[in-house]
Amino acid sequence: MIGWEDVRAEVIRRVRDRDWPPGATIPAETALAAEFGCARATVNRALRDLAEAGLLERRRRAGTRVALNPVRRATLAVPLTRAEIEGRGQRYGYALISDGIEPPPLRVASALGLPASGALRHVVAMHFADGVALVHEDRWLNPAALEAEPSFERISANEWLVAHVPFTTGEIAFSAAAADAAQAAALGLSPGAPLFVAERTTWIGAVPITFVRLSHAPGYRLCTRL
Amino acid sequence: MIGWEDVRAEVIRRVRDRDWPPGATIPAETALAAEFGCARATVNRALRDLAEAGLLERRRRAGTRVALNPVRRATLAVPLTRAEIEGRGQRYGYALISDGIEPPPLRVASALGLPASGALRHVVAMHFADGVALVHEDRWLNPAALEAEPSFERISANEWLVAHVPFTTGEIAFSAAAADAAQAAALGLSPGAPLFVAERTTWIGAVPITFVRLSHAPGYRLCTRL
DNA sequence: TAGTGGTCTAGACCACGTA
DNA sequence: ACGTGGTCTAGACCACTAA
Repeated sequence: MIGWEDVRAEVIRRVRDRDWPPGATIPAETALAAEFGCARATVNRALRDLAEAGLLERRRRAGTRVALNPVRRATLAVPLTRAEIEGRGQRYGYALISDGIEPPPLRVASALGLPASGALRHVVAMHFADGVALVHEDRWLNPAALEAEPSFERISANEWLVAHVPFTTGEIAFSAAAADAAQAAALGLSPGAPLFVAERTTWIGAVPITFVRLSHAPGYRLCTRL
Repeated sequence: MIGWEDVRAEVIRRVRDRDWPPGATIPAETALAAEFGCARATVNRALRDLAEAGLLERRRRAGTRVALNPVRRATLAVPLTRAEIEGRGQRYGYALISDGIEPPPLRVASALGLPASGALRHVVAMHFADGVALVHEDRWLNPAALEAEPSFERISANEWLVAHVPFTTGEIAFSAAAADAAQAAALGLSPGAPLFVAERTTWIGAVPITFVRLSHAPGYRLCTRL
């Protein structure tokens, strides 16, 4: 029995071995189904998977072509900081630094699509791995979008959110930034140390929930396969 | 006609509105198909998509459950530096800094799974956007795996590779690092400036092809939706 | 307008892992 | 053992778009 993964493997082989060079149009699904002796749906499953991965480009009527510049799509798992640390077999620690209502900076307000005149809950906290400061968290929450007003003394906002607010949409941006004085002190680094920064904006539908900036101490790596 | 995207939207709604709270087992595909009045394959398509996105967890016999900690999977497009710059409407520039055969450092050799005693081609180059230095590229190539010995004077190794070596597997790691003296000079920064670093290892099957370290000047952001 | 991919259907068999 | 998801089939209709 020919499975869709067999078809996918054979297509990958033909692309790798240049039977089908970059830019070339490959046979239609019906032709491949006849050649492989399987149903068209099986071929469709394989080609769709490869198109999602970026190896192929598909358009109705125009057919399927081998991608010219393979903009590979990597699937990136974005875990909870806690799960990430415990997944490495380390002891997770958490400490709240500050928590209060403040008017957000302009860039936070615009990221959330909220007026800068309003007031948001501003939470600053730290995450530790085996007692070592690893992540500095700077979060803004939209109180109007939350059912409750939880304390983040012992539980991180991240964990409360995933347990109480199943979010549906969001954006993440990764960058590098120099540690400011407060971050350097909290992370036990010199000011200016390079931090790996993840900025995440979260909505439920069109309602903005939270904007968080996670600054990771040097040595942090975000890995993925493609 | 009920489509699989309709089913997916409805499942998302039920999870968001807590009709199906986190950890709960949802009805089997056959039950949902009957409820929605569509074929099981249509439900399967929707639930499989949501499982790939991380919202659901599926296991044979055990059924489908709403993920407890939604480790969302973001699809990350990893483009060519050139395509990325030109995609922003900027003028792309490229300059070769050095090119030669050298024994690789231990970490490069181990990343590629090659003996550190061998010699690899070491290429250092810069990428510019509108004349401004944006990316510092430090690349090691396995000459034994390449058909030709191309010049990288005018064409970047990245472009030559995507045109001549359709790769199938790879790994990417993102991190932050301080600019060393050479990088700072090449990028027009002060030593110690925070750089966004992407390290990519590429194989064809089990044959290591290249290891590249792309160091991005401050201001660079890698964005994605989830 | 004709050919391609996108999708749905109704049925079937199987692998898997829980009970 | 048995129920669940994983997959394949053969056929059909439709949406899109290039010729």
